[in-house]
Amino acid sequence: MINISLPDNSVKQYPEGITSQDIAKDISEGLARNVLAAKVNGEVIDALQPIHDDAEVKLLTWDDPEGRDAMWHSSAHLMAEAIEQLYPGVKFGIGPAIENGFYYDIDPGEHTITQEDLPKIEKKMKELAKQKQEFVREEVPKKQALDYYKKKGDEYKVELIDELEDGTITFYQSGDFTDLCRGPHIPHTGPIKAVKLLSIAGAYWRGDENRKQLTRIYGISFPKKKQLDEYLEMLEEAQKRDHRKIGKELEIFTFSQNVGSGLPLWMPKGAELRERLEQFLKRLQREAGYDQVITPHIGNVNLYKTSGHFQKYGADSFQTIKTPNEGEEFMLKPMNCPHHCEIYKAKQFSFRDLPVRYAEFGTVYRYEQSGELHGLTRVRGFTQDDAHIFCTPEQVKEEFKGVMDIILKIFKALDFENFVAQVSLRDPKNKENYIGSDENWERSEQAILDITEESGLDYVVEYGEAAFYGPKLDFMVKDALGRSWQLGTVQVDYNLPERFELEYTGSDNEKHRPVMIHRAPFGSMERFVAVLLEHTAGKFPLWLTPEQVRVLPISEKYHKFAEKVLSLLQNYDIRGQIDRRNEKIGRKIRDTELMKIPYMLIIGEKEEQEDKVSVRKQGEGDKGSMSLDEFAKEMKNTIDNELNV
RNA sequence: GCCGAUGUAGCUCAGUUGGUCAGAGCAGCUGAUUUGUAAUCAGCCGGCCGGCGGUUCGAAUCCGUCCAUCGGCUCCA
Repeated sequence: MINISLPDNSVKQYPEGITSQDIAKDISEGLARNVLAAKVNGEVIDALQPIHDDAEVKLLTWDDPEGRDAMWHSSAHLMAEAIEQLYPGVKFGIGPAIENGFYYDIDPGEHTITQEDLPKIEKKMKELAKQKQEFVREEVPKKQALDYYKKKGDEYKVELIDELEDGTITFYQSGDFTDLCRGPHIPHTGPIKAVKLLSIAGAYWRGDENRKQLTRIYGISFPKKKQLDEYLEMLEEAQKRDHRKIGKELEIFTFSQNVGSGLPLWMPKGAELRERLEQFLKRLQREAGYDQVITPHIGNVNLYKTSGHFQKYGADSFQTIKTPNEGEEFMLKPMNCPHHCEIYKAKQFSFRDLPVRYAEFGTVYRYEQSGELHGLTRVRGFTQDDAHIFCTPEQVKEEFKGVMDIILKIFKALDFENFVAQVSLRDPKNKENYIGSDENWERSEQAILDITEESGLDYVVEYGEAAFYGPKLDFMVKDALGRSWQLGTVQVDYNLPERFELEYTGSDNEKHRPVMIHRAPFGSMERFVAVLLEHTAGKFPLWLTPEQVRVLPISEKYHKFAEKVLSLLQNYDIRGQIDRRNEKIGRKIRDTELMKIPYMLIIGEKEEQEDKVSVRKQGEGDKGSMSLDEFAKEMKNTIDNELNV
């Protein structure tokens, strides 16, 4: 007998070799039906795998992320099985579970698989799922595994196995399909009740663009049809919120092929919105002791050679431009930091002057590959809410905290309630991709880790995600639909100060090197506005929205009164317009609702006589009538509250 | 950049196998209506069917190429 301890701290005795599935059965039939995998001593294994020693066991169901992973991973196998049956001879790459669902990379060989084939594959999957095919785990020697795939002619699997150590190779078999796989898998295909293949796309074998491009099919599956329906509904909602769609509808921005792809044009309402965001941040920065600076859009190529940007990115960026007579070379500014370093160098600093904080809404230009451009989130010209803090090593912590304060205030004012911090460190295996000494890197990485830990924020650590000159702390926010976006970023940098030979005089009367902190709370104005559009579905907070109120006269007769109403609102700094069109009130309301303008003031004979306004709130309907003064004060209050962060 | 898909009026989309196929709705303009909480009616304007080449008696429709957009991959200071 062995002792099995469960998450509720109970310990039960079972015969040696019992499976998690049987433990579940012992607890309840219902649980046994729902168990997808198990975590045994911290390791996720099949529910059908025997347990030989005393262990801590957690049964995993759909409610556990690891349970869902097992389900989706098994779904990928199921899809492969279906594909193999429908298209004999296809070869398989890898088929993992991902954040939302699964995919499988396949080499279709002589077949072509297109979007139209997906329903067919789906149907086959459902058929196979109903057979409740058991996922049978088998450990095989490396040679046998290689022979199997060599015989089958699947060079991708052969390559994968070649890199594995002998003795660790496991195969899983379900129905007629056998796959090299680490597992874990769900007990059988039965729980895959609802499945949807979502898209098909090309993907390089092993992510290497020099290697063959395989066909990747994405899908998702659920144990209940209803969950799939809900998920598909959520996808539809996400599509409705696509910033490219509502950004166009609300006249926030546009693109023109005549200007160039990836170069956004901000329309008046978008510019108004952006201006508000900038003013808001400028206020916070003023309060935090920042100084505003301004730098040009191009800079001598030598500047970026000094910073290292040219060596690192020059080959892939926009070509340099030259002066006609002297032949001097300039680059479109890809980063603001070198310019800010030069501003720092223009003056002498004592330790008493530090920290120095230079802020600029700096527009930068980067050549992004054509296939990578995407709405406002990935563009070739964008404005960073950039700032560089030059401080003493002792001040780093305090300054870093100040930056985090600003970021958190912004998230609060804009209703981003869910976010996690991501500490991005360099890839320890590829140190040559980064500039600067090991010592500097270790110092800055440790600083970021310490500060993040002390802040008490939730955070994850990612290796290989650092900037080439220093580690980063990025803020990933979750929007209203639960999708993650990377927004604000803070970076500690010991390297650029060295490259630019920045100095300050210490209390010892010696020259010292300052530390630089790069930070951008919004990230870029373009990207931030895109995320904001999707997060709010265009219903911006009152303080931010370009048009806060629209006055809707019942007919022309009340235009005079409407003007009086509007000018009173303007005295309160409330932004609005009058709908003077010769339309019925229903029409004016509809159009105003669709433009997501938060308040409508309907005025007609009654309102004019009583000197009141009828208030209608976007998305909520008629709120009854009140005096204009009362309305304006209430609005002002709401706005002040929103901004009081 | 790579793979695949798409590209018809300002917007959303119809246009079967190449032959009155250049259309609709919305928007816009003009006029009528002077309106009470999500679309008043009528008339009109508007397109070199993404660009360029080709096949054909004839191309929005077939082929090639370039550009752009979309879905991914790779990349992201």
